Amino acid sequence: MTATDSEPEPVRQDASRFRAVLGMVGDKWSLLVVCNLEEGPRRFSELKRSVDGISQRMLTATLRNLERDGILTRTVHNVMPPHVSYALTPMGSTLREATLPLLEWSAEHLALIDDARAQYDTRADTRPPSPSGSTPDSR
Amino acid sequence: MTATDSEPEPVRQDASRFRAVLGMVGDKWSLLVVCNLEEGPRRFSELKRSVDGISQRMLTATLRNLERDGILTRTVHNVMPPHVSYALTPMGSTLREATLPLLEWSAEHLALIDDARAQYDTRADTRPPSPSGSTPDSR
DNA sequence: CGGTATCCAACTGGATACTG
DNA sequence: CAGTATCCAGTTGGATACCG
Repeated sequence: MTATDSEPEPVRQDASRFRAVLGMVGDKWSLLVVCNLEEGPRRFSELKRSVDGISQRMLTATLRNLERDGILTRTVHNVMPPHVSYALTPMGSTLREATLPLLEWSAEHLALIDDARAQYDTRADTRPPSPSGSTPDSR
Repeated sequence: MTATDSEPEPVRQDASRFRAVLGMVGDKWSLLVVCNLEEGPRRFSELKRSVDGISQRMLTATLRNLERDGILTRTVHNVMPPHVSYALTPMGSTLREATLPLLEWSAEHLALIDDARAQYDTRADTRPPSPSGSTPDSR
């Protein structure tokens, strides 16, 4: 109790956790890789094939980050040709389980979101025209 | 059943859902805004103060996207001075609930992850030196 | 008060070529 | 096979100034 906590709300606490979790799995590929390791260890090229669309560069970077965070392990087998396998740690497994509710939510609401977007865009189309430049930046 | 599904695994299905959910809440601010609306409707400037660190530009953009996706509603009160309030929709509330397990996971494992990173970085420091360029890119 | 417009620095991620 | 190196396009997001 340092007497300076003017905001005892839990939202404050959430902020740093959201940063942490988004910094770890908020990127384009991490969760996909984690899911592909769920059934057991896999090799680099297996992952590259099954994640589909990922480049070597991104797969390597994603695996390194997840390894650094203790989500998975990297095992090098010194044979010819080279053989490297990746496997989830116990922590990695619990992470994946923690993402399941969000995944279920997504499955349930994807259609509703599409709907909401279509309605929003339709309403936006009926807005009064701008003086000169129409599309505002479009970024 | 187009007979061409060579991969009946559910991972395939997850991919598009992860994209969808990350496209919606995987950015820097969305989840923070959603959390701040949990206790009830709030005004633009209240949100700007309580999210702390967010710029007008990003708060506006974040709110627009969440509104478009049906996560929250925007209500304009035509008084002087202007008054706009934002509130979670039922869908927004369920979204927030779906993120709770991930938040709890984060709270439980933050220290472990820091630990894993420190160990990884220590091991990386003991690696044999590269021929010329040491830090690989570091962009 | 609640935005919009503009500019710009930093980061993400894809394509390609090369290495042990 | 499993990376690493380089280059480059596209996007994110902050600072600032201005508007209804």
